[in-house]
Amino acid sequence: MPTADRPRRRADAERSIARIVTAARACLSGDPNAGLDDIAKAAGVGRMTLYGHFGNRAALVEAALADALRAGEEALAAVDLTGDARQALARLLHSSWSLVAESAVLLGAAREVLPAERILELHAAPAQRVEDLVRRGQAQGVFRTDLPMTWLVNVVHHILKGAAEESRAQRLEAEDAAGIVTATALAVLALPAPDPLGPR
Amino acid sequence: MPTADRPRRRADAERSIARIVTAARACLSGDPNAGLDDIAKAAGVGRMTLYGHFGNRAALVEAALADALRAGEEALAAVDLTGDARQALARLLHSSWSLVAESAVLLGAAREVLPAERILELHAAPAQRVEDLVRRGQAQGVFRTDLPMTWLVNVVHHILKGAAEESRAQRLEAEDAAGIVTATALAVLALPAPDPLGPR
DNA sequence: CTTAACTCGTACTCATGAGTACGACTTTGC
DNA sequence: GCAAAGTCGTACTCATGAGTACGAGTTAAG
Repeated sequence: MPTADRPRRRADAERSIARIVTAARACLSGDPNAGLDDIAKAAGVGRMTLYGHFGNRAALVEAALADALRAGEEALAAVDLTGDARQALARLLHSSWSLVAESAVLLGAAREVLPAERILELHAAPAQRVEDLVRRGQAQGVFRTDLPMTWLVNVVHHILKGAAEESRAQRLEAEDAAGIVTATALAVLALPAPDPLGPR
Repeated sequence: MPTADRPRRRADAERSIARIVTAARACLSGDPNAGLDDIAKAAGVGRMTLYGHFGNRAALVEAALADALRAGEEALAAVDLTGDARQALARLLHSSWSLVAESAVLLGAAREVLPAERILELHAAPAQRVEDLVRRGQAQGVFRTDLPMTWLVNVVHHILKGAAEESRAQRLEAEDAAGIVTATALAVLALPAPDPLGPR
């Protein structure tokens, strides 16, 4: 599973594959229904070359998603997640929100073509990182514990996705987005006010 | 714009239209790509009847969305939005979250077929209601004012959509959802802690 | 330099879903 | 009860996008 032990690939093939995957990420992040045709064109490669490497749409979409997630992992790994969990989360969001946002549409494309469990698998690593962070925040007493962990992790993702949509619709300035997303996510994770409406 | 002054419609036509719109809402809420064929079948009506009333896919999708929003308006109108804005929001979400959640997929279908502004128009009434509520909460000093109003309103919508997705993926029990959604939305709108990390 | 790997155009097949044409049958409204 | 309005099946056309077949030309690797 680490790297290739395949029957060997020539250098130009490797190059083509890289260009195709990159193009696929770009195209599918703009339109989840982009055709293989468009992707090949964007990659500057013949349609047949594409089929030579991927065989069908699902395989290509999976490769594109995997690539996006690999990039995500890289970004995550570069962030300092130690110290105060709130500050760590802020750093994490600032450095990765745009990537997640851009990939949201691609993810949508993947959902139509890949089994749900496969997508879960691919997300496992980054999701784990976020979960660990949330758990640390809870242990530090700065994140809430009254909602399910799964929700806590995923709602952050949904907020990012939402921000991406707002940004695409011009209802959010790209510059402001990172700050707003961070503020929102922190608000969700923060300890709830002891009793928001006074004792009942 | 109120009701019909049209060349007159027969009772059975009215009935057909109602069945079609209902079926369209149901089908498109399950699969945004549902075919007109499926919808006609679900409505228990011939495909030609459907075309007789709608002409094209876009018209039908628009009618379905409009119907869903009409239902939403009804639900909203039935909720008491006076008093403490937080409690009012809680009431609002409890009574309408499932409707919004179910319609999220339908909304997605509409986005592919209708101009963005048309969708905005259709949403105007319910969106205004929510905005008014948020504004009232701000005036009462219980909702934050440091983020753009548009975001505040829309992020609630995104949270509902996210919850719907989680629920569909079996990661959220349907019974728990209302409470979780409410808690999350309130957390987003609440006044942020004076300075979450102590004075800088 | 030679061969296996790779590229890629052209020209298909195939399935799907939108929308149209036509015409016979049925229901409603007055 | 009769004309207009509505229903609806069958049989199209048309566009699109996935995937296949074939074969000639190009390039990297030993």
